[in-house]
Amino acid sequence: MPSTASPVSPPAPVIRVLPAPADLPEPLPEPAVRDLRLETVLGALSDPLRLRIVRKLLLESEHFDHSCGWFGLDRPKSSLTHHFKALREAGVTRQRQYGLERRSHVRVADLDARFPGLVELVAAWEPAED
Amino acid sequence: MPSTASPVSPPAPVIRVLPAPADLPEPLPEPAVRDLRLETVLGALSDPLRLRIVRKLLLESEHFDHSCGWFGLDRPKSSLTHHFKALREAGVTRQRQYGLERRSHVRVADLDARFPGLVELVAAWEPAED
DNA sequence: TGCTATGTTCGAGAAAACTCGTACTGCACT
DNA sequence: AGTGCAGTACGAGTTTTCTCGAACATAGCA
Repeated sequence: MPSTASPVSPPAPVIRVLPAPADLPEPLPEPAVRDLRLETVLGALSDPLRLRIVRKLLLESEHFDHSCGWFGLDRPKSSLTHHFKALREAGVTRQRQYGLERRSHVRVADLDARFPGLVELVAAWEPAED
Repeated sequence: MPSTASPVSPPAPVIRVLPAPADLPEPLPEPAVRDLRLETVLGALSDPLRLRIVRKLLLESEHFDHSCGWFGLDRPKSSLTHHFKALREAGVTRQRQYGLERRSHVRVADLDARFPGLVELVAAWEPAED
């Protein structure tokens, strides 16, 4: 980071702009909680790759959003965009733009409110082996 | 219950073949409990019509199987066959042949064993109004 | 300025699902 | 035998979804 312009000593009391809860980027368009539809959510979760994404978010990230690359999915970028968009538009995940990265997390509270037990189901899922 | 063996009047001790738990018709082919896959089950449930079928079975029939006609679905017969088959092949319902009728019920115990909470989710579903 | 990294949009081909008409099976009843 | 009923099987048309290449956009950085 460039200095604020302090020629001499410890400069101005620079406010450290961490990604604090207050000034997160706006979430991308998503359905409101009351518009969540069970059939749509189940449809979004009926794909193994998307199930894997959501489960990984649930199990391996409590507090952070994660960009596409974090998942280590071996698919072309446009495929990933497709699936992340499907999850977001169904209301399963929320996405925010951090600079270039678009990070996702699961809307756990919203899903719990509307479909109690669903999140646990996904977290407990075990992918087909082979 | 009929008498055990009355010597004189009532002729042969005819065994009343009611659809008792013991001699139900064999279920149609279906996946075993251990082969139930969450992604498949969710896929089967991601259709509003099928969700309606399963929910109605859960809410309005505790103890009986129901034939296709019972649901009062306004669709051609071949469409219904398609959806009932989808549910059965995903492992959501069990179907038995009673003479001409093919009756369905939800595999509640099996689903509970593999995907606890899922059945409640479907029972609580409310179809989109319009 | 140009390179790299992250991710989007568009579009097309392939695969799967849905819808439903038509023809068929099998039982029951007169 | 003939009719009606419950439901299946097949096949075609339509729609949706999946998959992924190609081209584009933008931020950071040398």
